[in-house]
Amino acid sequence: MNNKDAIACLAALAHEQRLAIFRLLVKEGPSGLPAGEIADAVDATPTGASFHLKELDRAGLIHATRVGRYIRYSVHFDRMRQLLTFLTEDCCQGNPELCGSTIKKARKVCTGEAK
Amino acid sequence: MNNKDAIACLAALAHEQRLAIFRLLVKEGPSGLPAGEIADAVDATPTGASFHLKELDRAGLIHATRVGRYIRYSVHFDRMRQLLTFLTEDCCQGNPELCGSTIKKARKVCTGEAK
DNA sequence: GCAATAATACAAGAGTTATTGAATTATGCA
DNA sequence: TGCATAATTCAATAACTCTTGTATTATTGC
Repeated sequence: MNNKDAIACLAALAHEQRLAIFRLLVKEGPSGLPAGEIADAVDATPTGASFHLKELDRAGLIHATRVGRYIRYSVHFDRMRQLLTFLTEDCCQGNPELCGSTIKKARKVCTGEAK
Repeated sequence: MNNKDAIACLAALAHEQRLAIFRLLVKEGPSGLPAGEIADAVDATPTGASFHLKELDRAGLIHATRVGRYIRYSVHFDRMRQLLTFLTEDCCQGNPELCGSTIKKARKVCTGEAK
C-alpha cells in the first residue's frame, strides 16, 4: 500500500453511504451481499448505490461477483488490513508505550506480521 | 465515534499532504512538531500547511499547542484508535476466523478493550 | 515601541465529486 | 422469444474542496 492507494481507500470511505456500505459488509463477512440488498440497507437509490459500490471497488476495498442475476459485494479484507497498517506504521518511532497504548501491537495483529 | 465523526476523520486523511502530515506526526509521537517544520517536511506552503492542519484538527485527529511563537501539532492518539475501532467493528459478525485473520483481536488491542 | 519571525485568516477562481433521471446491459423464467 | 428483475452507464446540474495570493494576528528580542 502506497500513499496513492491509501488516499483512494480513505476518500472512498469518507462518504456517508459508502461508509455505511463498508461497515455493513465488514459485519457481513466474506459471503457479502447483493447490490439491491445493500442499497435498501443504506437507503440509497439503485443508481446511487451502484455509483458508490463502484467507488469502493475502484479503491480495492470491496469486490464484486456475479451470482445469477445478482451481483454480490464483499469486503476485500487484505486491502482493509493494509490500510490499517499503513495508518499506524512506525507509530512513535517504534515506542508504542509513548502513545499510551499499543497501536504497534495492533498493527502486528492486523497484518499477521511476526516482526 | 459516530458516522459523522468517522467521515470527518477519513475525509481529513484522504488528501496527499494531509496524509503525509498525519503519518509524519504518527511517527513523531506525542511531542509533535511545529507547523513550519511540518510544512517543510511535506513540501507545503505556509498557507497550505495551515489549511491542512486545520482540517486535521477539525476532524480531531491532531491538536495544536502554542509554545512561544511556534505552534506544535501532535496526533490525538485516542481519536486515531477510535477510528480504527469504528472501521473494524463487529467484523464478520464476531467470527474473525471468517476473514482469514484477526481483525477483531486487532481491534481489542487498538482500543485496550478486555471484552 | 519596532522589526522580524511563525503562523493563521480571508477571498476568488479552478477543479473535483455527488446527485438525479433516463437509457442500457445482463440474466432468468415462462 | 418476450417479459420482468437486477444492476449499471451516461449526461447534466449542483455542491463541495483545493489552491493561490494577500492581509492579519501573535510572539520574541532589540
